[in-house]
This record gives sequence, C-alpha cells and structure tokens, in this order.
Amino acid sequence: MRPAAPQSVTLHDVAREAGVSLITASRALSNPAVVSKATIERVQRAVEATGYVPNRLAGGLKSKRSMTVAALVPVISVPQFLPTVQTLTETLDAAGYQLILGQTGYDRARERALLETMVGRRVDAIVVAGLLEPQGWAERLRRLHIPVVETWDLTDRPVDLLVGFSHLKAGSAVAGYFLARGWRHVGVATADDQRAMQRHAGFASAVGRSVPTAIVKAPSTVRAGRTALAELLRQDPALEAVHCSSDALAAGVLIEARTRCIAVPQQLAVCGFGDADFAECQEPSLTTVRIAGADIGRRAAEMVIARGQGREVAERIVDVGFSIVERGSTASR
Amino acid sequence: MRPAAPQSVTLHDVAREAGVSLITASRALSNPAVVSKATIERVQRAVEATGYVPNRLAGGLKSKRSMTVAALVPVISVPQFLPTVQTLTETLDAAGYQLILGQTGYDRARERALLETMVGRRVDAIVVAGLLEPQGWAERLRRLHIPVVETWDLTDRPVDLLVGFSHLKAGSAVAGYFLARGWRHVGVATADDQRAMQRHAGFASAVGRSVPTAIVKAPSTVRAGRTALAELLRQDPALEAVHCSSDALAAGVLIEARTRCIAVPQQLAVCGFGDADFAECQEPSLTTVRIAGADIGRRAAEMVIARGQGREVAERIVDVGFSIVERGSTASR
DNA sequence: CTGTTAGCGCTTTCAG
DNA sequence: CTGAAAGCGCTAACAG
Repeated sequence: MRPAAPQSVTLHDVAREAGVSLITASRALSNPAVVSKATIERVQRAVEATGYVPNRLAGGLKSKRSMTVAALVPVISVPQFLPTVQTLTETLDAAGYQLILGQTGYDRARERALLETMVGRRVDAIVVAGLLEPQGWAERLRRLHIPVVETWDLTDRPVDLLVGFSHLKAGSAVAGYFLARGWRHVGVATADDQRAMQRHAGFASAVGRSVPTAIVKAPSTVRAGRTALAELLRQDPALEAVHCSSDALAAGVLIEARTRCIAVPQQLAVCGFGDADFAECQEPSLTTVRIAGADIGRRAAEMVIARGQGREVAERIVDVGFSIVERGSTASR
Repeated sequence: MRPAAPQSVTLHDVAREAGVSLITASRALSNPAVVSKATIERVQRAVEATGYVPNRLAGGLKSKRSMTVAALVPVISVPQFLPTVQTLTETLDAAGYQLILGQTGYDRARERALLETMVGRRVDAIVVAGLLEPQGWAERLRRLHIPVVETWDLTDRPVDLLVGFSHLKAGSAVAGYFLARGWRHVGVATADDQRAMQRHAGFASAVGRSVPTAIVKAPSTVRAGRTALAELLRQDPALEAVHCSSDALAAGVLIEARTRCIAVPQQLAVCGFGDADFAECQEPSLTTVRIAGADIGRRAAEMVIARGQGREVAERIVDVGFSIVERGSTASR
C-alpha cells in the first residue's frame, strides 16, 4: 500500500478549499495588505487544512528572484571564514534569503564551474571569499546584473562590491611591529594561498629584504606550524621573531618552541593571524592580527539585501581594516 | 563571439540560433544520447554564441527535482561538523547537487522554520546534524517523500535514514578506558548540548555513580576548558583523569594544567573528543575519541544520491562507530 | 478588494 | 532522431 502523496497540494487546492480564486489565495499569503481580513482568515485555514507549503521555485520563475545567494569559499573547513559565513547566513536568512554553499578548493577551474552552476540556479547575488579571477566571469556577471561581493581582500577594481582589507598592509604592519621592538632576525611561516602570500610580500617589503620563510600547503595546521619553526631555525638559528599566516600555525610554533626549550617571548616572539578563539588562551597568550570576520559577513549581507530592494550601495568598497592584538607571545623583553 | 544579450538568453534563443526546435535544443544539452552529433554541435555553438546559461529553476519546476539538498547544522562555526559538511558538499556537488545551508542555532523553533523554508524550496533531501524533533516535521517529511538523513547520533527510529554513532557508548568507552587504568578520581568537562550531555550520561553510568562535572555553554572553547579544569579541581582536588566533550576544551585543560604545574599525564590524564587536527600536535599529544566525520558526510551524500536515482538504500541505519585514539595525555604512568 | 488572462523557461508526454 | 502541444506552480498586469 503506497500512501497517496499529497506532494501535489498546490495553491490551487488551497484556493478551492477557501472558495476564492487562485490569485486571491496567492495575495492572501504574499501580500496580505491588499486582501480583506475575512478572506485572509479563510485562506489561512485552508492552508492548515491542506498542509500546503508554497513552492518558492515556481514563484521565482515568474518574479525572477530566487531569494538565494551563492557563497563561494576555498574550503568550508578553514576556520578563517567561519564567522563570515555564519553572520552572512544569519543576516540573509532574516531577510528571507538562503545561502547556497560552494567550495572552490583553491582552484580557479572549479571556481568557474561553480559560478556557472550558481548562475544557472539564478542566485540573486554571489558572495566570494577572496577576489574573483579578473578575466573569468567578472564581465559576464556584470552584464547579467548579478551583484557580486568580494570579501577578505582589497583591490581598486572589484567586480562589483567589496568588503575586505589589505593583506599587504597587514603583513607590513606586523613587520613594522617587530622592527620597532628591535628584532632583526625575523621570519615568516606562511600557507601558500594567495592572501597569505600577499601578507608575506608586505612583511618582506617592510623589512626591506627577503626574510627566512617556511611555506606550507593551505589550509594550514598546527602540525605544519611545528615543522615550519624547525625549518625557520634551520634557515636562521638566531631567529628572534616569527609571523605566522594563521593562529593554527602559530599554535604549532608555540608547541615546537616549548619542546625545544625556546622561551616565548624571551627568546622568540610569535605573532599569528586571525585572532582565533584559542589565541588568547595559549600559554603564553598569542599576539595576533584581528580581522572583523563577522562584520565582513554582515556587511556583505547588507549590500546584497540593499541591491535586492533596488537600493544603490553607497560605499561600494569597504575596508574593514585589521588590528594587531598584543599579547604575551610578543611581550617586551 | 558576439556580445551576449543584456538580460536573459533563453533556450528559445539558442534554438533559433541553431535552427532547431526548442525541444531539440533542450535534448542536445540534457540528453545528448538521443540527438544526432551534427545537431549537438550546432546547438553547442549556438550556446557559445549567445552566452546561454540554462535556468535550473525552470527545469526543476517541470521535472520536480531541484537538485538541491538542505544541510541543517546548529552553527556552522562549530568545527565538529566541518569535515562532514565538506565531504557532503563535495560528494553532492560531483553528482550535480548543491547544498543549501541552514543554521538552527540549537533552537527547535528555528529548526522548524528552516524545515518549512527548505521544503518550500523543494530541496530533494534534507541532511541534518543530530536528530530531528520526533513530534515536529518528521511525519510530514515522510508523507512528502523527502529523504531525510539524520547524522552524528543514533536512534532505533530515525525519521528516515541515519549515519551516526552512539554518544552514550562513546562516553561509556572513555569511562571504561579510565577505570581499566585504575583511575578512580575521574571527572568530566562538557558542553551543555544534547549530544555532549549524552556522552556524559554514558560516562557516569559506566562509572556507576555521579562524577565531578563542569558544564560549559555550547559551543565549547579553549578558554572554557581552562575554567572547567579549575572547577573540577575544586570539586575533587585528587582528580586523576578528565574526559572533555571536545578537543578545544581538552586543549584548554592542558594549558590550565601546565600553568598550575600539574604534570600531564603523570598527575592528570586527559581525553578529548573529536580528534581535531590540533589534537596530535599538543604537548603532550592528546588522547581523544575519533569520529569519522568525513565518512559521515560522504555516506549521507551517497544515500541522497541513491534515493535521487530511485534506488532503495539497503542500510538505512549506519553506525560509523568511534575509536579511542591513545596518545601522550593518557600514557601509562 | 477580487478575478481573469498570460505567461516565467523549461521538460514531459505523445506524435511524426 | 525530431517536433508540437501541454503544462509544472506561481505571480505580474490589467481589468472589474
């Protein structure tokens, strides 16, 4: 015995049940301001009686709005973007949008394929972690009038909208912080992704020369931090300060230093990146670069919502900046 | 290549450009097996010339398949579920499905609202972290024939499909592991979410009495681990072994122990949960309970894909189990 | 306030 | 192998 699938409960059934026309039922649900109270009640009751759940795909076909937003991240398991994805989801959800997740895997080809998929799904906007490939879909997306919010990076010429900060400046700032304390034997432990490498470039340029560098494969891990410190000490046994491209890496450096009886910060200063929740609880607590990841997601969502309401976005490029959070791992010595 | 039309290029335009009928163009793209090679080529060229991107919403309306899957998690920023979400996304993506993300925030009311939203979007399946509320949408989803995969938990009567493990048994197993080593002064640091509390119940029942317990608010953090150890020592100054409901919590316990000059594992054994990437890199390396989170996501995706192809799923309840990964923090002493 | 008339862009019949 | 017709479930645009 197969149960009859009431899957086919449609607005039509609701209308008949309520004794009104299709469009009146539609309006009672989606634009009640123009329908009489009595009618709304009758439709409401019919909805309950039939167990009707509106089909948003059908509506979207006509209204040309899917109320979905694509979120493209390298890999979801990189904790860096999590606060951004969280506030993005929350803020959009409150406005009736749902997020469709895509993982590019740090791969431009997959990014292109995903963009095609998302455009095919007629998402109302695309939010991407990082910058889109300039030569790829950028022009096409512009012509299709799909709002694009690039995040976690900065450029003069975004595809459309941007909420981020300068990785170059962030790297320079940490270098400046080290130099100001008189540390000359400085090094960098960094992941090999584009943004981390840009911070590295900023760091090196502020120092004015190439510096000892350990490069690990993104996404970076605590384990990689341990091997990275070993590598850096090989390159410069007199190492005084290390900048790590993530707090996970920095945590690994702290552990490796302890096993080697290198006192932090007395013999070695360490600065991370990202201000992960565990940073301030390390021993010693970890100096790091704080990024307002949650703000990035919130502001990106607000831009998308504004565009959806036909409002123009005043500030098309938002620099949320960054700040160095000074803690025990770089305490003056 | 001519510039694409500003707004929407439809299959109609492609058909005209290729000099074939609408339906032939449709088949050339979605079911090329039944179309001649020459025609396919002409359609292909027309697609390129027009810059056509198929509208998957329109297709879904007729075919009743949206090729989307809802993923419901408490909050995306809890690292626990990340490997699951990652493999889920990847595996589904390879089969042409996209994931729509929903955050319940540990709140049943939001969960219900999200289910309604997702059903409205006509997702082809729902994957949820944890178990659905038995009295809520369960029956309704069954009637709608929407496949539901509950994960990261175990029950005899899932809504539909299940890939998980027993939290009760996991808690018992750690207790058994402690007792077998002769440790009697055992305690638990746990988050207050349902699954963690179940592990705690399993632990206590294996010990045979209530144990010193520090409860922290989910999601748990390294910081909470530090305060939790302080609390446990207050409850039992002779504490010999602690089970933590997450590796983050355990990392905090390790740090707090070090600042108090309590030697791990000599004076205090520590066991975490989840086998996070940083667990084996702690000092000492962290004994923990390993869950095959990536497998859970992959198997859940495979179930969804099977159902999508009309295949029945043989094993409706999959217990992926768990294993205690023995490391330095519980080395025999 | 309510109803009728047309579709949105595509895929499923069923015929050629 | 290709095509014509008939909608999927809903909402804009007008009329009443």
